[in-house]
Amino acid sequence: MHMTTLSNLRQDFVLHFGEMGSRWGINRTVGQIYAVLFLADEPLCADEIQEALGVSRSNVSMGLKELQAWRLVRLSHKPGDRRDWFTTPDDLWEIVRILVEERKKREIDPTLTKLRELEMAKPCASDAHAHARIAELRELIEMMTGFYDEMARLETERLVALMKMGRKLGKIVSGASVLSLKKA
Amino acid sequence: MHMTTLSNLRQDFVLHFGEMGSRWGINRTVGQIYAVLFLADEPLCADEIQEALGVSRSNVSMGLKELQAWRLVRLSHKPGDRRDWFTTPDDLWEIVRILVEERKKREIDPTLTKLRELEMAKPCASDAHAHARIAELRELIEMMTGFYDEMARLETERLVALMKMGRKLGKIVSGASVLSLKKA
DNA sequence: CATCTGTTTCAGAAATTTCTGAAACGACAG
DNA sequence: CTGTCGTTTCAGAAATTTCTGAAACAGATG
Repeated sequence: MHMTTLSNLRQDFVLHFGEMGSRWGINRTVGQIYAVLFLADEPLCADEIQEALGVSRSNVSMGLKELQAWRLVRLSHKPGDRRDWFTTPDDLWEIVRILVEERKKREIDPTLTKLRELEMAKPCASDAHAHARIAELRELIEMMTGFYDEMARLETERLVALMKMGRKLGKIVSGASVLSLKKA
Repeated sequence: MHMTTLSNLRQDFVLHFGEMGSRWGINRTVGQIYAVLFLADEPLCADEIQEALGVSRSNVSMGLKELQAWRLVRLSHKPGDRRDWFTTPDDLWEIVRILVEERKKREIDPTLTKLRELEMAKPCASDAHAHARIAELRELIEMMTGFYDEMARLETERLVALMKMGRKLGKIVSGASVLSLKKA
C-alpha cells in the first residue's frame, strides 16, 4: 500500500470505506475505490486509482466494473485521450436512490419472487403454519416495497421535506388516516 | 445434507435463505438456521436444527449464537428439560424493527462516527473539496437516521397506516409543510 | 499491418471465511 | 464425587472469495 497521492484525510476515509466494505456487501478494494472517487475533485482514471491504493491494475479494473454494475460510478472521456475517466454522481440523493434500488434488487426481489412461488404450491396439511408464515412475510415485504416505491417517486425536495418532518410524522397518522387531520 | 424432517416447502424456503444469506451479510448456515426457525410451529432445540440441516453441531451452535447477537432468535426452556429451545419472534414487525436497527448499528453508525471524527480534523488547503463532501455525506446520513428514528417511534399500527398511505404521501409534502394541508 | 496505449480476462496464488470433530466446560442428579 | 446431558470453544481442514501478473483483446495511428 502506497497511497502516495492521498492526504491524511482522504487516506483515513478510504481505509474506513475499505473496512466497511465487507459489511456493505462489497469487498475492501471496491469500497476503497469508491471512497477515492467519492472524494475526488475531478474524474480519475484507473491508473490514478491504482497509484492511490497500491493494488493491482486488474483488481482496480474489476472493482470499477463492479461499481459500474451497481451504477455507483460513471464513465466519461476527455478529448484526445483514450482513457476512461471515472466519477461518482455529485448529487448525494441520487447515490442514495441508486443504492437503495440496487440493494432492493439484489436482497429483496429474489426473495419476494421465491415467496410467491412457494405460495403457489399446494401445501400439504402439515405445512399449514409454514404456509401462513410465508404469506405473512410476503405481505409485509410487499407493503414495505410499496412504501419504498412511493417515496422513490417523490422529487428530492419533497423527500427532504418529508424526512425533516420529525415529530409531525406521528401526527399525520395519529388518527387513522390523514383525512381526519384534514377535518380537524 | 439430510433434511429428513423438512417438507418440500420448508426445504425450498430454507435453501433460498441459505443462498441469500451471503447477500444479507450472514452466512449460508446462519440463513438456513433462521429459516428453519422462522417456519417452525414451535420452539426447536439445537439438535433438531442440526438434524434438519445436516450440518455439524458446533456450526449450529455458532449460528445460533450469531442470531442471538442479532436479536433475531429467542431462547426459552421447558420444565424439566435442560436444553435451550429457540424461536423467532411471532410478530414480523418486531423482526423488521430489530433487523433495521441492527443493520444501522453495524453498517451506518460506525461510518457516522468516522465522518464526524474526520470533520474535526483541520483540513489542509487541498482537502477543501473532500472536507465539504464528507460534511455533506454526514448531513445526509443524519437526516436519514433522524427520519428512521421518527418512524421507529411509531406504534406498529401507525407505521402500517403510514406505509399504506400510498399516493397520499406525496400530497402531504406537496405544499411545503403539513400545515398548509391542515388549513386547506 | 505493425505498434502503441489502454482495458479486460483468466488461471492460479493468497487471504479470508466457514465448518468440523474433539475436547473443555457447566450444571445437575444420584 | 462421579456420571450424564447438554452447550461452547477452538485449532485445523475445507471452501469460498479476493487478488495478482501475464496474456488476450480493442481500437487508433503512422
